[in-house]
Amino acid sequence: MGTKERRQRQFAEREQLFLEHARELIRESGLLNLQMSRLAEKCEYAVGTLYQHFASKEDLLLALTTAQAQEHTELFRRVAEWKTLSRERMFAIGVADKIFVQRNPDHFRISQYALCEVVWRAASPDRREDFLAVCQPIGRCVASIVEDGVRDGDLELNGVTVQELCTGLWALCNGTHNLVHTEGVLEDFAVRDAYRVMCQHIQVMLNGFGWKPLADPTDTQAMHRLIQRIKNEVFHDFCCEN
Amino acid sequence: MGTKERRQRQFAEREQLFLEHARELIRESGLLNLQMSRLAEKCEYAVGTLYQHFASKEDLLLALTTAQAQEHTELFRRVAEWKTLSRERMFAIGVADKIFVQRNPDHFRISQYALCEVVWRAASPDRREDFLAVCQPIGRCVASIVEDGVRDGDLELNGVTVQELCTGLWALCNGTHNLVHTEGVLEDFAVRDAYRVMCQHIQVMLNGFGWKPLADPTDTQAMHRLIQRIKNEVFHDFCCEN
DNA sequence: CAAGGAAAATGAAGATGGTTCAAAATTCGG
DNA sequence: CCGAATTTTGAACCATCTTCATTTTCCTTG
Repeated sequence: MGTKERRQRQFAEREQLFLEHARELIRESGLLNLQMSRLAEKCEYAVGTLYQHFASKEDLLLALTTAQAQEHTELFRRVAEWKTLSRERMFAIGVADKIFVQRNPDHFRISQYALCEVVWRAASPDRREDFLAVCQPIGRCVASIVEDGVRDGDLELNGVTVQELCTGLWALCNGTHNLVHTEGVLEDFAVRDAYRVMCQHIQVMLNGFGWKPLADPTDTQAMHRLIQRIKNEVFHDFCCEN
Repeated sequence: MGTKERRQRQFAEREQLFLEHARELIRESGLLNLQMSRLAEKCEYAVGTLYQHFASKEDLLLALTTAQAQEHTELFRRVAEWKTLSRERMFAIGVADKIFVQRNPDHFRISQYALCEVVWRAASPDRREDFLAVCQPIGRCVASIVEDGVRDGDLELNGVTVQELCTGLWALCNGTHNLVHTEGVLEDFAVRDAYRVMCQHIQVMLNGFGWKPLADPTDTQAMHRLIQRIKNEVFHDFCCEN
């Protein structure tokens, strides 16, 4: 009875198709103008079929976000498996974030919207659960690096929990994305390359935590060399250029 | 010809009324369920009148955000005028943020939504400009503290610009708000009091920048004393309790 | 291979809620 | 007190999301 499996596979494929085209539509004409009927038409299906996959438009948006979070997770997993000093590994998490956002320029706009109360609440519970499940490994990757740092004697927690430490870096990265994607905010504030700055701030914060070996804050060359090294050793297939 | 002025004043008052009631409706039944017609009814005006103030629903939401950003600015201005060590003043910015968010629990949810591409673009250009204008002093307050730190010899920039340094702390605060207000994210991550953690992270970051006098990261008592002192000396009238 | 029925796809109709605008009401100067 | 100018009104309009009765497709069975 392979019929059922085939059906399921085709169904999953079609879901990918919808997501793919949705992303394309958003790229072309903005999140604002995404319309369910247009999307269905573009995919050559009826609206009703689209609604067999997604309980609502919001549900679709959260599904989009989840799909991209999956790729995000993949980058982090690589970092966690990288064999090097714990401090460098932690810094590489920031670089992974930077690379991810640059490769998926639309992702943050979509997820920013999809994770707002309004959209989040309107998505189906299943979809929300999915999203949280996909994000979980991210937290675990980062936490494991912190634990390694402590085990290797590079870092002392001083009463801070592993999760709390992670939250700081997470907030820093997340906040940077947020500022970057809020039109008019950083432009007016004369910050040129926000992601380079983010990397510097990660170094500052890791220094603040006393995570050894400390980085020399005046040596931007060293930071760029490290970023290059990370790109070569960990993400060689993700960023040929730059 | 005082007629014109009176009209304008009444118009402005009515706008406040609309904003007030909108906030109330959101508090009662969520951003998701805010309806223009309901809002008009609650205010005992016709929908058309509401639309004389706000070009669209999105415009209203951005106006709400702007109004609250004004109060936010006020808190920051106080901090900037506080006479004390530059490092303490900078830390107080974080405390101001914490107080503001706790006093305005809905603000972040609304602004998070209003500043998303979708809503931002749908608001009127005037409204967007207003928002940016209101936010500008925030940046200036923070920047002035950094400049004071440098002048007083408490801080060396080491090639980082003032704006870049500010961006780091801003991102940290903003990111924390974001994580706190994204349902299910921090809960699963076992972070209890995210804003206490945020304050710790600010200290870590300021230490990382080498901003003197350095804080002892193991001494949480000292941090709480400082927070209390800030509440007493700067925000006495804002937070009687806690 | 035809029949029957389960499963899936369809898209027109329905529902919702934002927005407009012609008409009614109000205000104000003369 | 009049009539023009301004403001308010809310029913009608319209854009989209969503549903669901009908049609089509697909598969099993006799």
